[in-house]
Amino acid sequence: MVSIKDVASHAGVAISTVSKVLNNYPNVSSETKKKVNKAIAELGFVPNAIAAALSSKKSGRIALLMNLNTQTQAIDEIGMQYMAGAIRQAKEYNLDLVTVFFSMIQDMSYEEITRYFLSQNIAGIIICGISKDDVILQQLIEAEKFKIVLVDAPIVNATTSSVWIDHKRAQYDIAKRTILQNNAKRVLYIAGKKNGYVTDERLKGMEKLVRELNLTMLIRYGNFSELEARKLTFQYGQHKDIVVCASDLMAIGAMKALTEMDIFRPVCGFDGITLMGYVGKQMNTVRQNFAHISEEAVKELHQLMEGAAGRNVIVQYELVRMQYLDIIC
Amino acid sequence: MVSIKDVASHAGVAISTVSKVLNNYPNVSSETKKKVNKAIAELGFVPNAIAAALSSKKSGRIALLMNLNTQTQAIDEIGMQYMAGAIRQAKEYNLDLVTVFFSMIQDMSYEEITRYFLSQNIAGIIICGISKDDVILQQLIEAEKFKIVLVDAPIVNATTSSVWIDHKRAQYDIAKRTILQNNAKRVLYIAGKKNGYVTDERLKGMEKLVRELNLTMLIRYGNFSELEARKLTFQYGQHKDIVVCASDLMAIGAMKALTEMDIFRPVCGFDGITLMGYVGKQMNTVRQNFAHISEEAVKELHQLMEGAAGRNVIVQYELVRMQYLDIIC
DNA sequence: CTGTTAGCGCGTTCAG
DNA sequence: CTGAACGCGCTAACAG
Repeated sequence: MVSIKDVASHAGVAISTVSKVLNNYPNVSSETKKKVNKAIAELGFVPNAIAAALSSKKSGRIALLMNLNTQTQAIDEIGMQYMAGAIRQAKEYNLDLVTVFFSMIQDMSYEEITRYFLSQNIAGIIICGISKDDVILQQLIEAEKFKIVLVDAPIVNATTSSVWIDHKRAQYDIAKRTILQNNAKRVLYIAGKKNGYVTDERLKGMEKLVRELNLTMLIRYGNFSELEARKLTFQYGQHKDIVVCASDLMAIGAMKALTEMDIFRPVCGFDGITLMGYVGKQMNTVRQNFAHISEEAVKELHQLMEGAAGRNVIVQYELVRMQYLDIIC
Repeated sequence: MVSIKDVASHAGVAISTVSKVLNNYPNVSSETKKKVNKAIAELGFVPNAIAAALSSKKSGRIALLMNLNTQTQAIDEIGMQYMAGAIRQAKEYNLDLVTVFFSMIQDMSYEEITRYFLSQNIAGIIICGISKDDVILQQLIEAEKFKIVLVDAPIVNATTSSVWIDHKRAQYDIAKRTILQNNAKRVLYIAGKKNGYVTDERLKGMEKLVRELNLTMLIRYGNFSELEARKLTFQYGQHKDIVVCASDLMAIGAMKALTEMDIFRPVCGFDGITLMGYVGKQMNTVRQNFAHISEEAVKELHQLMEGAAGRNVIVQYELVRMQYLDIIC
């Protein structure tokens, strides 16, 4: 392995000089800079990021902590999009991104997790999919020892930012549009998971809408499961005018049930996943640009690591009508 | 940050002694060991893995290089499974796994890629989803500078192992079973992607079967796309007795086409993805345990890094009948 | 069995 | 503008 030392002797300069041109220090004559760059090119020198981190004491390593529901869904399109976006943006900032799954740390105590991240020289963490029940992670956030960006939870403190869309308004918007289009009065709302941040926000949006439009609403929790949404629709769909679901997957379940019951009810979903196409029908939904959200998360983490204080970052969403063609073409 | 030095002075021993108990060296009296461990606990000391790697010159860092087709599929169940398995096993071996996507390195030259891995102190790489057209990666493999495990390609050299199921036999088995069950003679085979390793192996299996059972076979490439398989089935399905597909996704496309054409033809797939359940019908398929495969890949990489030579590792598969219930329940 | 010494590859003063 | 010297946190000989 060719090191900075080799470059130095090959260029006939001191090690520190090489280091300076490497890190774009101002006070290096353009002539020696040229010499050094030539030597670097000739030797194919690769600066060792690890050693640099050790020496400079700042690592530029960040972790992407993901809660993939491979159990309930087998396929997590949302998670994939989050990852893709974060990776892209991390590369842009020259941050070394390590992907960590909840499953890897689920049996660890707070201390162990802290230790894990410290031992890995990780200073910043992006967390996707935290719920109110993840007490250990809550502890991690409250300790303020790491710079953290939460992608779907509204916690903010000195070292923690929150990045997400306005779920309350989005749920309000999409449901309102669908309800007005269909002149519906009696709503079946299939919410997500009890105690989920996202779930609660979306629920608030519905409650506001119900008050404003003077509707009636039956709320049931579908736990983001297609099957449960299907069952709930069988059970309650008959006597409602519309089924509003807190996720596309549940909307699919609801639509399947309605098809089997052979009745029509408008359905609206949330997320804008492509999988939806499989249902072969149309419905209104909120499209979140997950990749973009996680890009923003990395940007925000970068800010935090530069010393900025935690804050709320709100990302835009779109109301769309998804259809079969989305997946087939 | 509390370092090994603090522990040493706190315990009243030398730094090297602490290092020795940290790394389980044999010749340390149990008494000093106790002292040191006490100090470690009291100070909450976390050994810095990065520094250790620098010093010992072996990194324990491996990369998982993934080719996710988020463009064509939007959801890559297989990729997710690969990742989950690899991560689990890496943790077991105490290897630091970095996930890298093809998209991150697709514009890089061979030199740049090498530089990237070197700068990251990465010694071992697991590659999922390489094709014959990835010339840069081929170069990386041939250079034998890194220990590499390929998950779906049969390349083996001094520093490269290959881990996969026997695709030829698997394709042969599943097609044979389905054909005999249905007494079919004229086969439409929708293969994967031209020049794909997996595709070619599976094709060989079909060719063998055709010879043995004296069948006729029309081969078309569906590029692992549901839509293309659908089109091909529309075009050729009518005059065939069976549609054999090189992937479940394509099998779904084929089944949709058959449903729309309102004719029955047995279909068989490959992979055993759960998404299949969405189709609402039954079919034979080959179930690969992707998570297990990538676990084996990590094990094999570990062997390579310990000095073993590259070799072929064959993993088992299962012939199964997948059905609607798989996803609903 | 323990402590001393010399690096790993790099960044960073501080004289020159 | 340049280079010698020191240190980051740790491991690995080598003495004692």
